[in-house]
Amino acid sequence: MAALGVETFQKTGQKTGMKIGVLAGRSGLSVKTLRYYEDLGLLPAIARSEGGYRLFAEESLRRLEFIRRLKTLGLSLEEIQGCLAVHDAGDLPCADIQIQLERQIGRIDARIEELGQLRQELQGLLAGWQSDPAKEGDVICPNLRV
Amino acid sequence: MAALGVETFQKTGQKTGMKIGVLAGRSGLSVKTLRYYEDLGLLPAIARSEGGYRLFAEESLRRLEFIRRLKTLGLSLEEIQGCLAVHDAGDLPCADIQIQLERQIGRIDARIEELGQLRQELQGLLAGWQSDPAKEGDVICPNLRV
DNA sequence: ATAGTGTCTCCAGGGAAGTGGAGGTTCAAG
DNA sequence: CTTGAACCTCCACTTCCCTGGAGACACTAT
Repeated sequence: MAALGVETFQKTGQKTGMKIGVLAGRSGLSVKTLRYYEDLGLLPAIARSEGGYRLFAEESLRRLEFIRRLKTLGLSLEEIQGCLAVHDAGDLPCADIQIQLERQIGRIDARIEELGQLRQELQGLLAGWQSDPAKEGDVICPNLRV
Repeated sequence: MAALGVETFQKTGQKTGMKIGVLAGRSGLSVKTLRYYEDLGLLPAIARSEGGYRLFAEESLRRLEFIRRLKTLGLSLEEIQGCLAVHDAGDLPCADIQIQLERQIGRIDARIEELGQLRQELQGLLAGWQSDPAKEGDVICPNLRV
């Protein structure tokens, strides 16, 4: 690699880097998804080959792993992009990630709370449910009184 | 109104029924939403006026209340439509609603479970979080080891 | 008669995270 | 030299529940 002749390098315009299909195979993501991530700016290609093929660095795999990890933790691609931007600026994104994760816990708590209340209401309704009630005027379902 | 002559009644082709704006005002939903519901078949208009305006029965209000209620309980418009179809066939939809509500509880339980696990993982991560860790090779965030 | 609403239909978009396909290159192997 | 796979771009579509706008009628009040 480091020993490549300069002439050959220039002549073929050979550039190092994985093509998208290789990255897809190694990352487990679809080619479509990788292109989509690149469009969003999440996963910059280091270059294009002469034929216009995207070329990705080895580092892309780590980046995709990072994205995958944060995604499973419930962050949106936009939030992840924010963290990556900090990283790309040369800083450790830990502080930003921490903030996002705390926010995410907050959202989760709120959601669990909501769902719990809803669950309770549903339980209450079903507890007194009449499977075959008498029709009550114009009400659609007497159990719900609507 | 009740004293309108029959001739006038026929001549103007006057039909009873609310126009969509009235129903919107009384139900609190937007005109757009009502048209959308009608398109979906959730909320049949009883007729059209001579000018082509939708005319809705009083009953529509009860129907919208029913929809609203089931929506707040987490059912999709499609599920609600299923219940209304039973009602429209002349039956009480209680049994169908019961099934949908039970299903909904199942979905909620699964979701709460998922969220709880996620919350725990997030908490665990943040518990040992280093706000300013040392850079570790090529890892993007040492706290996540990615 | 005219202005101002209300209503109509039809088309588009939005948010999230992609997926699917058409039609056109580029590349590697036989 | 020719196939066939991989790749490119661009566009549309997915799910869900609406929302917004354009352009054209209908009605109501002055």
